[in-house]
Amino acid sequence: MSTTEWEQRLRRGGYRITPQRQLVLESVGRLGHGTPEEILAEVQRTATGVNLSTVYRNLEVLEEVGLVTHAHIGHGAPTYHSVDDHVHIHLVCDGCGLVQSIDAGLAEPFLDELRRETGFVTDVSHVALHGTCSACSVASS
Amino acid sequence: MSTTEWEQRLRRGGYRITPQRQLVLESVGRLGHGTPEEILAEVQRTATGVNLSTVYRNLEVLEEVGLVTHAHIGHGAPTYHSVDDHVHIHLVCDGCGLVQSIDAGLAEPFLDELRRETGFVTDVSHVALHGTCSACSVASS
DNA sequence: GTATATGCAAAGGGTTTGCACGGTT
DNA sequence: AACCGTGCAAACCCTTTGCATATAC
Repeated sequence: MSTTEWEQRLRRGGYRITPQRQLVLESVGRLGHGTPEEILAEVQRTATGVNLSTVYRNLEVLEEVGLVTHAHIGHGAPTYHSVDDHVHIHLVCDGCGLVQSIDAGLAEPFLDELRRETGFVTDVSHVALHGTCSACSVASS
Repeated sequence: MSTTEWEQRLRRGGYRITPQRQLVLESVGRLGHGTPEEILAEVQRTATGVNLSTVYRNLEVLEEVGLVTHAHIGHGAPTYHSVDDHVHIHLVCDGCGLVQSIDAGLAEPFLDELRRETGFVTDVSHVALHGTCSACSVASS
């Protein structure tokens, strides 16, 4: 993404360029992924005065113009990340809490069939799949 | 499920049989599915004095002994249902909010492969898949 | 009789909102 | 100058917890 593409995306959406907006976007990129609280902490390394509600509002705006996305991994706060990260599915073990990432391509045949049968286009990275990891499966058998 | 199997399940888990417990279980069965608030409302049709926290505590107990399960459908409260209902996957359209149910069998090949490759046993009904329904796909193209 | 379950009220995490002020355009 | 964005505080939804009382065993 070029240095000013993010600015253009915001302007095209009718939004203004503000230091907070830029800091939130940069923090997400630097962290790789993070909850709103974690992103705030990263932002505050540069600008202490920034408020949590500003982070929330800006994550929403940045998501609307396609600069970030979020995924629900555990039961708590969602995780935000830059759009240019590669797409993966999260697997959460309900036994031990382990979170694994797998390539989203593994789900393609299933999602293609789903689309053929129902017309539903799935964003498989948006929510984690829950279940039992191999270690916990062994332990409980 | 026989008339007293639920009692035995609770006792085997070291739990007591209380009117509240019974009412919560029956309400879930009668509703088919519902949030804790909705279940409370159903319970209160019979017993006004029952408290929300009691519903939460009992849903947890009933889930532990395998009498109910819950699924996360929207962004709000989870939905509880009896274990004897047939397993289905929920599809939530992020465009219009439509919720569809599909048979969980459709995901079997994918989940089998996932299990073979990673050892992860997925409870596919636990969280809804998000995406775009056919109507919204057409509308945005 | 004793441990568990309940009701109530308070606190908790995560998120949104109303409002006045300040900054971008 | 007009409007959008911000900080702050309060409110919000959903859920959990501490405590005294009541109840199943």
